[in-house]
Amino acid sequence: MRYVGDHRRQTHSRIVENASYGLRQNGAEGLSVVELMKLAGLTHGGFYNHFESRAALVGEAIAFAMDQMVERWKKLANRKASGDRFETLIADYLSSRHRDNPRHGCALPALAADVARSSPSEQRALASKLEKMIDILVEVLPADGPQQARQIAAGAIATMVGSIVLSRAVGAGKLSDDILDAGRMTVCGRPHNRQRRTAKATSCDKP
Amino acid sequence: MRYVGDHRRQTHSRIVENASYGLRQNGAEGLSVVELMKLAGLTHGGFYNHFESRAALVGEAIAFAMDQMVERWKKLANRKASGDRFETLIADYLSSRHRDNPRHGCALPALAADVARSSPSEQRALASKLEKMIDILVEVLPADGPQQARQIAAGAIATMVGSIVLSRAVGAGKLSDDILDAGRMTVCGRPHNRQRRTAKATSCDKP
DNA sequence: GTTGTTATATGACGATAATCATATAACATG
DNA sequence: CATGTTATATGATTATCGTCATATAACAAC
Repeated sequence: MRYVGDHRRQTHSRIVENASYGLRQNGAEGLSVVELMKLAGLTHGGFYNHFESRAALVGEAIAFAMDQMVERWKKLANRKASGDRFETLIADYLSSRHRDNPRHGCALPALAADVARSSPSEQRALASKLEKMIDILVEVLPADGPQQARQIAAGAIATMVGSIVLSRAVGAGKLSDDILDAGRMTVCGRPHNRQRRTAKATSCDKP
Repeated sequence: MRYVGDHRRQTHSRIVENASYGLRQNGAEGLSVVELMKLAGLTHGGFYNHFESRAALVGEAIAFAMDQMVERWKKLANRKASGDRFETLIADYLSSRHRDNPRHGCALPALAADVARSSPSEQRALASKLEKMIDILVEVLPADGPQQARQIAAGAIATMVGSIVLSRAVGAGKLSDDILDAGRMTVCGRPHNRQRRTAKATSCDKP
């Protein structure tokens, strides 16, 4: 080899990383190949030496973002006492800082809707990353049975993703802030879900 | 007038309605003007007699979808006894039927991420429709103070939106079903959020 | 049927998209 | 420094986009 071994790999990574930020901000279809390469300080020419297609880059960029989120959660959790970890992760996710910075935020509020319309292989890739996020949340969750913990964790992520999506979609203002508060309360507040419904069981009250 | 008065209006509505279904399925940028008009059985020619721009149609299509959801909730609630209404709306929203039919489903899981990147006026329009959804949920919510009820309702919608987005994004399979279950449990189940955390207060435990 | 008006269709414009072929420039080795 | 290889750039191709100008067709009134 003439070029030092990881030169190509480094460039590849740089494209992926910058694309990951750009796509989280503009959506999966929001940047052209020319723009995507410009983010890495390159022109569009060598693109197909690095990726088989534009879709392949999008996939790598999403995976990168998900890995970044997992790493962030691990670090955040390790800095806190065991009892505070869950609330710390939730507060970090449901912050105005996260809402206002999609570039460096979680891929799910920004790109999951696009993945829902993407290929099955892309969806499987996202699923495996999401499982990792669930695993981390299960670990920091105060007890419960392992079966319930998984459900709680998945529900918490759904609430957080929906809260960020909506708080961004309604634009800056009181409603946006209220949605973040409501998400926090839903995930780890107690005021509701405490009172019991008196009505007969529905599919909501399943085991 | 030569043409009977509402001919134009009817066509306009037909375009909006079909576009609303198509865009919920393919995303806000997922259909061209040509395709959008074809959905209404027309060619692209007369488009700019009906709409100022493509974005204007997208806005109307989203508003149509949100109104449709509000109407659906109203009808669904009126068919049920007072105590069952909340669970009925949640079960309807967090169903595999809804997950598998974005065309006729809520606009929020399908298009909110796009609106988050859209114009402030588009975001304000969505916000006012979302307030209506919150209002309905508040009405069918078993008591609590009005302040808390609003927060519970907003949190419930966030959870539901996130659950549908994620359950679609991971593709068909166990995880997708689990996410719907987790969303239902988060919104109206009791098993978690019942046990109290022992750790010191965090931003999650705010008043 | 003719006329005046409105609704829709045909076709074109310039811009931009993804992709690919080929040329240039950067590099480690001899 | 020369050489062979790899990385990146230039430029072209084909397609499709939103938009608009203009032509045709549908209609109600005369």
